[in-house]
Amino acid sequence: MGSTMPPPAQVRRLRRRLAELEREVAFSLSDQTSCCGVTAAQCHLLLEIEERGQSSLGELAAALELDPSTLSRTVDALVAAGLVSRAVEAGNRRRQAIGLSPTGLERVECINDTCDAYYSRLLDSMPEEKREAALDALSILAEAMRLFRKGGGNSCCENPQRRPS
Amino acid sequence: MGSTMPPPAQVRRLRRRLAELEREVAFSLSDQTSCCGVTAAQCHLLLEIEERGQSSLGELAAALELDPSTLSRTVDALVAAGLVSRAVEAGNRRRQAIGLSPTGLERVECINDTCDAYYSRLLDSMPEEKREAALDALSILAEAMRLFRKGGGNSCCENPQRRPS
DNA sequence: GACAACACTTGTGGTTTGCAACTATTGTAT
DNA sequence: ATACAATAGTTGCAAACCACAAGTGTTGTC
Repeated sequence: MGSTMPPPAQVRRLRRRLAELEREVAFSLSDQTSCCGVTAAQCHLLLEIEERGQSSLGELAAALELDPSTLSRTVDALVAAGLVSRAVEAGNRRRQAIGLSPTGLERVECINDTCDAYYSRLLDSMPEEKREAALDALSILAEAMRLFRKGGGNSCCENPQRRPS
Repeated sequence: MGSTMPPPAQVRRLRRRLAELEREVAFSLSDQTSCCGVTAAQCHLLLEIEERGQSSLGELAAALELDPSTLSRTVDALVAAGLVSRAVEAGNRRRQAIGLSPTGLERVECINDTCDAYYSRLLDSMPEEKREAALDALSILAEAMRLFRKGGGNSCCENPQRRPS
């Protein structure tokens, strides 16, 4: 725990800025992926496959923290698009080896080029001495949030009322 | 433009950390809103109404950068839930005055309490001297991305191929 | 008074997601 | 070795979220 309570104004600023950043990230992501002919979810999956190389569906689902059913369908789409290969594993016929096809690899490179160019320009537009600080801050924030999530206890106001549905 | 090109490794780190943060923000948001009986989109809208107070649908759509049709339906849901009031404006019967109902105000306060508590704990878990730096970094990043978006020119690899659909 | 512009709604379709229930395969225990 | 449990993935269903196109009123303008 820190030594001093953060002032309310600071808390509000954090909320607001995270919300802004969230929106901007979503926008840039949809820009970058849509132009490469894949949707955002497909893009995330492609990049994850590139990084892990030949994984099973369950592993990918765990890595992306998505339901296996969701991933199954996304893989379907990418297989249909010819970007991803899917084959039953040799030693375990339950599992599937999911990997990038040659076309998929090309596409991932294309996505990487686009994203790298964008974020490179972005960093370039920032004062040089602030770049590392920004990376540092992002990493600290994400890590703290991750710990909180695992630790649970994000209880809420006692308003268990649900929408009429 | 900055004076030096950012190294590729730094670019990749930025990408990765923004992706991580994006996911964490989404998680925390769904935690905080679902427990208060509203969805994420409804929550964003409620907070926006609270901030602007009595706005028209078009103004809200512009502020949230959403299509008016999307917002119209979200307002429908919130009106049905009794959180938002909707009335034709006096001087202009095309426009609608959208505001928080008493219940909606309560709910917003509840959301604010939950979020404030969460982000307060979050800040508290960070070393005190890094807090302002983190806020600074978030704001710089969001601003840079916003400028890029407006400025356009986020061209992509020339891969105009679209999915089979 | 005709017509364009505005503000919003409705119809439609697509993406993303999760839960529950199912099939098929593998491991385990009796 | 057969019965049962655990694993891996798929499919049916439902919901949230979003945008484009087309529609309905309303207001301003010529």
